[in-house]
Amino acid sequence: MTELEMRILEVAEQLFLERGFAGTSTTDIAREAGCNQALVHYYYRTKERLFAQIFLSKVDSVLEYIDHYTYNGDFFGCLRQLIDFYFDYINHHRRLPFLILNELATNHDRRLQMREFFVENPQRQRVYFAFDEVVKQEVEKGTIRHIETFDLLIDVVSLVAMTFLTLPALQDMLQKSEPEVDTYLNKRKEEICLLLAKGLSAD
Amino acid sequence: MTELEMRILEVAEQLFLERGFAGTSTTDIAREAGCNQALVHYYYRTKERLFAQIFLSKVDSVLEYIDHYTYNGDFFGCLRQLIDFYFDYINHHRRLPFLILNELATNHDRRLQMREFFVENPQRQRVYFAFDEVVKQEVEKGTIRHIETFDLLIDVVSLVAMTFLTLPALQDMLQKSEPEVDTYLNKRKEEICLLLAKGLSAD
DNA sequence: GTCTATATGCTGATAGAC
DNA sequence: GTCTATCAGCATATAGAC
Repeated sequence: MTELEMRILEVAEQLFLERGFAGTSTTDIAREAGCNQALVHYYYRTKERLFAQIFLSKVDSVLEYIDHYTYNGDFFGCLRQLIDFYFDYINHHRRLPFLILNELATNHDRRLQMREFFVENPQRQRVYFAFDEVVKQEVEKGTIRHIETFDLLIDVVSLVAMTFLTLPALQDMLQKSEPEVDTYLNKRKEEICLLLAKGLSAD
Repeated sequence: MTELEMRILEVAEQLFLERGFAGTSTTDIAREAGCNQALVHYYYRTKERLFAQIFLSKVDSVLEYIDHYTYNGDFFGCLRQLIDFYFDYINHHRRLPFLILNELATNHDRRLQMREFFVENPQRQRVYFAFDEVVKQEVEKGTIRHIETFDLLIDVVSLVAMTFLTLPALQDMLQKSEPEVDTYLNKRKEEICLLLAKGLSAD
């Protein structure tokens, strides 16, 4: 991979995150990378292929990141740690949730692509089933109330992701400054942890 | 307002919901409405003005809908009822959450527009402060744990909206059929109510 | 009000010289 | 590999006849 080829990839990633797929033209990417538009197509053939490569690798990085937690017997401690990690990671990639959600919500082909790459991936399946086992055992032991693993994950992802999906609205509509946003995010993380800790506890 | 002018508005609403702002051309709208493209611009001047009118009225309808709940002294009963209503409303307008979120997340001008229309609207402010009073009193009484009204609302909206934002992904990636989706949505609503009931309860 | 025709601009993709 | 030039298509918006 040539230096220019890499620069195009990096620039494209940045622009796709900032402006989305439709909002980014191959001309923009070329200008920012310091070459002409034909070269973008020379290396990646189509805008769609360039985007798909970037998109799948970003989703992969999120999943990788989450997979790297190990269970030590303390369910709520681990959940707290997982949320801490996940929250901080997204905080450093604030546009990522919308990029992913946009594809999930509007792009049928991408959903099929993601099914192939992630749902049907044996490695990912193993991680999911391992977590599923943990949840089932904790329910059995009475550490947490009865809940399906899938619901638990959706609850966590909903609360964390939506915090960042609505962040631009918070800034513009309630006119929060950057330091206020930081305070808000910390409070929000605590609220999410508390809601889940209480909401999942056994009766 | 002529009959055609209304038909254009209705068709545009449907198409914007299905395909979003960028994905809908004024030519599409004209074809579907049974007229030529120039007429769309004759009545609404620009695509942006047509979209803004539809968008603001849809957001207004959601807020109106939610405002129509009355407090009867039973906080958790009312919350349950509110979620029931809200969940069912969105279930009949499944694309609405994404349409709104897309504007919130990507369109700076729209955020300012929404601030002007909804945040700075005295009627809306009254409804918010009334609800805020209820929450404060219930915290005081010990019905629910200490929580800010804003956090409470974000929790509810996050859990309900994200259910529908991720629905297309569920259908394609986990290959759920339409009856399975209905079952899933009912289970999901129960899970959300349970999580909030337990998660908001006093210690 | 309604139409046809068109101006103007941007897009992704490719052909072909070097 | 890198460039310039260009094609074909679609978009929004408008001018002007009726």
